[in-house]
Order: sequence, then C-alpha cells, then structure tokens
Amino acid sequence: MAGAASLGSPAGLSPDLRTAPRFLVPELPEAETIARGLRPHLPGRRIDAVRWIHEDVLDRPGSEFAAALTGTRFEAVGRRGKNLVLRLEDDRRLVVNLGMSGRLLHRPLESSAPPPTHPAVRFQLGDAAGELVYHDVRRFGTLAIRDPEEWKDWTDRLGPEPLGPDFTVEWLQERLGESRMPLRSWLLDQRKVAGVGNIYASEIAFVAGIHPQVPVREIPGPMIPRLHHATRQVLKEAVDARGTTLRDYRTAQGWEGEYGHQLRAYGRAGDPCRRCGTRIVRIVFSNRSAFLCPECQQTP
DNA sequence: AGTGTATCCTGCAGGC
DNA sequence: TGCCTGCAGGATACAC
Repeated sequence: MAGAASLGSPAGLSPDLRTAPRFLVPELPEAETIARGLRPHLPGRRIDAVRWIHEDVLDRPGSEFAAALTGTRFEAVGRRGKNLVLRLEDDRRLVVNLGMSGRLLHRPLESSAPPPTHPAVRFQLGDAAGELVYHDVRRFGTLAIRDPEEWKDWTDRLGPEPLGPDFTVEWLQERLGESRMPLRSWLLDQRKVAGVGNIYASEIAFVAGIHPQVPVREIPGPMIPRLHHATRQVLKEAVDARGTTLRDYRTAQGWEGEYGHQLRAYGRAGDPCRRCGTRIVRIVFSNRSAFLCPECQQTP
C-alpha cells in the first residue's frame, strides 16, 4: 500500500470522509482546545481520589502517583506545546502529554455523555464536581508530576511557543541558519519550536510555499517572514476551529473540532491543490508522511 | 548534525 | 465471516 491509498479509504464514502485524515494527532491547537474546555471546571477543585486503569501512562507506580496527588487542589490549567499543564496549589504541575490519542475530559457528576471507552486514569473531584478522565486509546501519552525545579528544567528544554512573543521573525531567521535539518523535521522538533506535529507541519510548509525537505538554512531570507506568518496563521486558524476533526479526538466537552475540513495538504494525496489544482503528493522521509503541492512548494 | 530503526499500543483497512 | 498483516503516529533510545 503506497501513496494516496494509505490515507484514503474505499470507494463509496463521502468526499469528506475520503479526504479527511482519520488518525489522531493532538498538536498545539488540540491541546489548547482541551485546556480551554477544562479551565472553567478545574481550578479550585480538590482531587479526592485517583484511580488508574492503565499504569503504563504514569511516570511512577500507580499507588505513588495517586498518593502524590490525592488531597491536592488544581490551581490553573495551561498548555506548553502539545502538553497540558495542570498547576497544583503547591506549585507542582501535572504535565499531560497526549501522545497520539490522549484526551483529557471533565465529566460532571450527572453527565448524559456516553462514558469514555478507553479511560486510563480517573481523578475524582471534590464538592460533587464530577471527575477528570484521562482517556487514551493507544496509550502513547504520559502523565508526569513535576515539582517546580523539574518543571523548570522540562519547560526550558522546549522551544518557544509559536503563538507567543518569543517566536519572532528575527529569532526564526537566526535559528534556521544554524541547522541543515529539513523544514518538516525542524518543525517537528519540540526543542526548536513547541507544539507542531506532523499534520500542521505539512500545513505550515504548504502555506509558506516551501518544500518540507528543504534544509532550513537554505530557506531564502525573504521567505522567512512568510514561514513565520504561515506558522502562526495555521495554528491560529486551527485553534479558532477547535482543532482538527479526527476520529479519536474530542474536545474536553466532547465536541469535535472543525479544522479537518480546512486542511490544505495533509491527508490529501491525489486531490487537487486548493491553490493551483496540481495533485497533492505524499512523500515519506524520516519514517513519516509529508504532503505537499509539487507546484506551489518547489525547492527554492 | 542528521538519518534510520525499533519500541511502546491499538484500530482499522485491505488481502485472502 | 474472520484471520493476518501492515500501517499510522509522538517521544525516546540507539546505531551509524
């Protein structure tokens, strides 16, 4: 199985289903969407009990994990790159990396929503506030408790937030000049920039009009503001759309994101480029698919 | 410095 | 109908 067919589907499905990616990749917009969904519910809530269904997502034995959190209150809900950061009242953080299929959802005590199919960890909240459920089909996600020093070390190792003030054209220009990595690989490296995964990397390269395999130091200077703008634009649009619609992905309230319909390149192999009509191509490098328009994204 | 491979895990498409 | 295989991906470790 190669090319378009690997992300396509049998004839007979609607065009939307045929072209929309159907694999979960929670990236910055999905994490942001979940954070926004949890923010009204978690701050101030006490963790009354922690039950683990799948210990393998925890950073320590389940009993230790539960003991470390029980009785503590959530203070704030944040995000760092693709990770959710739940700050506790004692300044520790519960850092949730969603991996490939993780999601974090709040369930009120009397919820009419169907129960989660693959719960991995459940946090029972005090004051009849229901529960916080970490749900993860594939369990590539991780939940780590970090004290303030560990948190600082961890967050310092990540690159800047692409939607934050440190991600500037000047910074980008300087960093790109230091590396021979292909653009897609560079964007995926969380130490360079935090929050971009395989879906949005293809989208960003498309919007910027740059081939994903171009070594970043060879990107012409005049293209760098365009890449900077494309990065922000794609991520902002996706945040506004509440993430990409993917089979496994749901927001904290159980909604589906809308960005899947707006994808320009990812998952569209064989379909016409929305800009020029040329067929979108799927290539594989570094063991991952990238999607591009061979006309719009010629190597500079 | 960068690439490729394997690992964790599950669902699902496709072949038979 | 169902079994089997391959594939998808984030992060990481490791060999080259």
